[in-house]
Amino acid sequence: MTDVRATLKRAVASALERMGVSELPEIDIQETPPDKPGDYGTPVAFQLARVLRKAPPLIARELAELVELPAGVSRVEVVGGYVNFFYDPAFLVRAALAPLAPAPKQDGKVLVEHTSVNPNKELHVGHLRNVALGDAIARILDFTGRRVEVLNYIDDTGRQSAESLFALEHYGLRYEGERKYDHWVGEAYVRLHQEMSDAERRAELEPAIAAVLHRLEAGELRGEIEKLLAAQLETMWSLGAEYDVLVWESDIVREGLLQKALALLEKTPYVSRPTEGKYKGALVMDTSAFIEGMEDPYLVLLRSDGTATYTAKDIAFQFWKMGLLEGLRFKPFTHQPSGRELYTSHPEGEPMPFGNAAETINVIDVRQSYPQQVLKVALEAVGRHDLAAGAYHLAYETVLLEGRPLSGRKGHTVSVDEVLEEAVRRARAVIAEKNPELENPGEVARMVGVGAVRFAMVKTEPKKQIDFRWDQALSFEGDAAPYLQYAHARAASILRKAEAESLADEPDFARATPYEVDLAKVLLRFGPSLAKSAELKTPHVLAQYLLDLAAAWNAYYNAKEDGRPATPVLGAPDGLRGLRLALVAQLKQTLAAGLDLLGIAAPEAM
RNA sequence: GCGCCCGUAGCUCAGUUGGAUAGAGCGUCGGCCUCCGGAGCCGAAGGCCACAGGUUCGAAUCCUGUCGGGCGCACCA
Repeated sequence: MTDVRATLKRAVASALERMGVSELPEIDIQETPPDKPGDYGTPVAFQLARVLRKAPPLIARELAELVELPAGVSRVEVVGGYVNFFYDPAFLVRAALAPLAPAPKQDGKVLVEHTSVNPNKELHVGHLRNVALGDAIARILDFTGRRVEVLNYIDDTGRQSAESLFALEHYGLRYEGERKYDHWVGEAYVRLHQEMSDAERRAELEPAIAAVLHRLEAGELRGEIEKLLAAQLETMWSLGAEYDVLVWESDIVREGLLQKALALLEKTPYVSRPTEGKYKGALVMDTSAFIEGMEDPYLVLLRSDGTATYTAKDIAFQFWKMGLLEGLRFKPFTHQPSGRELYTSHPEGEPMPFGNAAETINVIDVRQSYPQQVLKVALEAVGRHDLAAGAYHLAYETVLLEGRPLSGRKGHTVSVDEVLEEAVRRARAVIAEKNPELENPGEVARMVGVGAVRFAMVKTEPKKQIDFRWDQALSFEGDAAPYLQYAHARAASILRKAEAESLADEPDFARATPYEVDLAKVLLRFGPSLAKSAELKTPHVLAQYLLDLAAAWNAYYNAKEDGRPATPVLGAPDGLRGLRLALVAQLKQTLAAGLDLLGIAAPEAM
């Protein structure tokens, strides 16, 4: 893609060098505000005022005289201290039509872990944000040239799973297939927790739960967990999320990775076994060299009874992810809806090149910030500062439901399946009302419903808490996925008509009007927005850009002069029609590509 | 108590590395299909960018403090 701003930046830099500026400042090229002259401008003269001991307008004038105008720039004008560039409209429109394609692959893998829900009950809206964020960021990084591996961690030796499986046994339940399996198991889990709210009863049940936990650790109940996992995967797939590999916690322990990780740590001066005091008999890590201001810098890795803490397992897992440990074996698990193969760690598998990434992104909510920091500490402790720097915690704030925190126990929760079902139902109703003739209403309702839900999860900055409200998340108006999808469908409709009536003709770029230029400038922001999204590791930048793009397109589409359409596409004269069709095609392609990066489908009609 | 994050229009949120007059959506009010899809568009009202200092030619953005809100500080996961 022709990067207009980068070109200007180079031109300005070279002019500044000729002006004798030895240390170049960051040169900011920005679009000029709507009522200011020019297309792009730079405030660089302000930054240089002090160094050059001259007033910004003087510097700006000198710069304007010395700068060599890049191709497409017709003239330069000084406005106050700003230097503004005027582009030839034809050049900008042509630049905006550059084809979209994924960037070529760079070296080095980035491993994205997301979802990682306990295999013990159905997904709820809190998990939604995780899946939507993780899947989107994986897609974005992939498109921007990273080699991405998507991993979903299966915590099959956790207490939650043990309780769920125990509950089935305890209540003698038999699955009849009348409900989705994960929901059915979840009900038993909730029932068990009601029974255990009585402390005495809880104590009575404890040994039996511990027994299930032991069997889980021994891998005896893997089949039971797999049944739950299969049901959960249905939900993730219906959201449009897929993975490369599943890693089971029990495999990490069974293959000895935990032991190896602890062995590595024990060789460092930070890990020790106190023989007296509070931590007598335990294996602890001193974090004080890496985290300041901790009241108690000691972190338990092995309890005094010899069992490993969750943190210890997590460290082993992180070490494996970054290639410090080997030993996991894999085999194919299942085919995903797109045809992509899903692999899983498995004791009877074989070595495969998963993991060993220089960079990891762990998508986990903000409450896990401390444990995530500990992972970096462990990497630092074994002397791998480089890996610690490459371990990124994509921390997102929690999701509220109608203004209140989610709570399974108080029944203040909604499952993802329920949300999607309702979203699709509402979308179906809107289609029945607005476009009853639509050929594939069921399929489109799914795209719109799921899209609305996913977009609601990624349009806000991850570190801000979001409130899931039915009327908002499922809104089909305003800044929501259906707004983008509608803009796309509208463009598709025009292109279909042009095709059917053979209206395509050779674009005459010289006929570009300010309307085309405005749209072209927004199209040109796709690349930078995407790059920023990838750099900051948050999809919301891209999501917000897409809203801008759709708004620019809708404004273009509806533009009027003297009450008459100012920008007809199909009815435009030869040459201009071709130009507008090309622009519409580019717009449609950009919206579709952007939506796809957020994991949202773009229907041709809706 | 210590640490991290947040505070922008009635509500929900954007706001580029510190740059030109702080922008959207929802809601309210008023307009727009003889026109390629009205899930749309145009306009109006609505702001002490929590508050107080500071740095700077320039601050919603950086620094300090205060006030409000969220979260974290287990031999739980």
